[in-house]
Amino acid sequence: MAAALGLSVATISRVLARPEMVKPETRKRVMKAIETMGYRPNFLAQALARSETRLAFFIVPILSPFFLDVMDGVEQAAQEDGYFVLMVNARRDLQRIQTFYEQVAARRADGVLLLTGLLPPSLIPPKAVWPPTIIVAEPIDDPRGITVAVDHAEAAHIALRHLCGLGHKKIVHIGGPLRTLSSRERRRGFEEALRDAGLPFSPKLAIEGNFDVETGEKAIVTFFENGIEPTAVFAANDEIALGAIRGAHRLGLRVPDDISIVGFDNQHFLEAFEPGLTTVNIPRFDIGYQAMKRLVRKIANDKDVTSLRLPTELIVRETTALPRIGKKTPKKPM
Amino acid sequence: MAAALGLSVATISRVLARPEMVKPETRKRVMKAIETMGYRPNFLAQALARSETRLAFFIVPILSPFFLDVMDGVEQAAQEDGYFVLMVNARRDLQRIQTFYEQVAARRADGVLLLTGLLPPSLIPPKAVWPPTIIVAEPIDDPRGITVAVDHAEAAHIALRHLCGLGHKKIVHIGGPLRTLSSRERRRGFEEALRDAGLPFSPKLAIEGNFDVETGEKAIVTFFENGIEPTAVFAANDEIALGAIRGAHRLGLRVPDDISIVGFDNQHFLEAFEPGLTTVNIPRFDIGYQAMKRLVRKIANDKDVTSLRLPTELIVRETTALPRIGKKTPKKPM
DNA sequence: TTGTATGCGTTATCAT
DNA sequence: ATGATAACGCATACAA
Repeated sequence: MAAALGLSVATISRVLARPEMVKPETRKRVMKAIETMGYRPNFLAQALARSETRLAFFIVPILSPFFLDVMDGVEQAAQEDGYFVLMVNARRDLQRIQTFYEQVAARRADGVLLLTGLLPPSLIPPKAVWPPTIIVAEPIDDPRGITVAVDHAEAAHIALRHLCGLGHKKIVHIGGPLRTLSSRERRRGFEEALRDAGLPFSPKLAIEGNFDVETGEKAIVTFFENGIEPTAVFAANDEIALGAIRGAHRLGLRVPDDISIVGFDNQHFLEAFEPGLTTVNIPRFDIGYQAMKRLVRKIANDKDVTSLRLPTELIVRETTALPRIGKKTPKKPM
Repeated sequence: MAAALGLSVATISRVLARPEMVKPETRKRVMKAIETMGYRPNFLAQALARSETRLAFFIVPILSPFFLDVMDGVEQAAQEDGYFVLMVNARRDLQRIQTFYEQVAARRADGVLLLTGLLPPSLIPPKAVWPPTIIVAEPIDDPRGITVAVDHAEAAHIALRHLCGLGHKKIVHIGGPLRTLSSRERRRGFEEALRDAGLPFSPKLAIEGNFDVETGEKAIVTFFENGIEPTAVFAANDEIALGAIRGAHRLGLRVPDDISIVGFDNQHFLEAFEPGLTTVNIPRFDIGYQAMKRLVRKIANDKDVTSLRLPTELIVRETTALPRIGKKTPKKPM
């Protein structure tokens, strides 16, 4: 402790916290001592005394590049406000989410960014007390949840308007797991958009799957087996879309000549992919940035933190085109 | 404070830390009280008293999916030993690495996993004191650095043996930035392997670039412009390899019929890619897991923590084949 | 087996 | 403008 230069600990604490309260002369003296002795205030003691950790949890369901982009924005905002953010992996396990919240209750962190689409059991009761929390990207069906995300249904509309505008009449949807609200929203947007365009909807036009390549590849084959011969596909994310392209190739269909495909997310790895995938961009960085900014305000007990919807945008590349005039009979899959 | 049930704080502290020291009867009483009152020990006070944070920094140069896989293993090991790991983004900025180390000095974390390939200035002097540190994946040229990584030169040998075994004689290398030790090592392995195979080496056979698609695409064109007509390419990572494939296509070359290409890393997004890329697998999860295990021991002051080299493995897919017999004249690039 | 007392390194509240 | 001192909430050595 640097108080060994004739001053009290209070003084040296002051030069660090409120330098203007201390005489310039002694201030300089202390500063120099700090420099030469290589003194650093012990963060733990600081945190205990102030009762704040300046740390937030960012709870994600799995480790994926998508969340990494969100994290980028989160980190940017965190840095601006002197926070660190601990990205923790819930491994799709509700129990683990619960555990992370218990850590927050134990004052390990000041707040949480929740991107799991699920609430831990302890937060569900109507009178449950929530630690400072912002719902991120993946909305949750609870009015208490301040949310920063995009409008998934509207995003689906955007994709469908593009397809309808090109003249497609037989459009199908390959979706993600319907237990997530965002998947349901995208699907709802798909249905609405079809009706808006005066196109008939049938449950057979939408398949539920997982957010992976395999889902897309299988789904496209299934559609044709079921006698549905789409000229366009709206996939619930980019991986599914890539799988759909592969499936189409296996059926001997060319993209976009025989079938148009639009994805969702606009992930980075698409840059390496040919043909360039038409997709809906999600402003991941902004979502993360805005969410963290809001969390900081919430931690500071700001009462009027509100939800935010960020805009999506269609990125037209090479996998969408006018529908074929004639009919194309697909090969049997290999 | 739960001591309001006739006991002292010391006792309740004991039932949590060393339950065997307390009479089973009172132990149960305390446990129940903890349960009903929803008591949780304040982490900050605990940390201050014990002088440990149970937190480690994982410093990465950028946020990338590759590091995310390493993080997965890190997290697994961390969880097993009751640690949290804060992945922090150095943004390729040495100053930021330095700042993170200062946070460790301020007792914000117990140790660091360093994956930047660079040491902060404060650790460079020969008599500098290092906080518990493990060098991860990206080796550093300092004898004090305990390292968990693969042998990049050997990995290059593995790739080259495959190519030579197929009968290729004109093999080139598209590398990453030579300021990183791992890039230099891969390139060294490339040269050595050529010589081992009795093939002539010339500096023109290796191009330095960045770890991106564009580098690969441009490089392949450059080789042909320079009159070098490779039948096989060893790329320093998967993105470069994908770029090389694209470049080859632009030149009217088919992969692997006209030119073979092998990548490096075996990243996940390759699953969505056709043709399947032949590449060298890096055990990312294991690297992270082993590194974190070692860091925990280091934090516990274990003196005989040693470096570790993990094995790489060639993943043969569809982008490598026997060289063409006849000669193929490339088109002018578009 | 349990209680008492001190330390951990700050911040913050009184005094002076 | 600065010092003394009580929190902060737990761990632990020492007593009882």
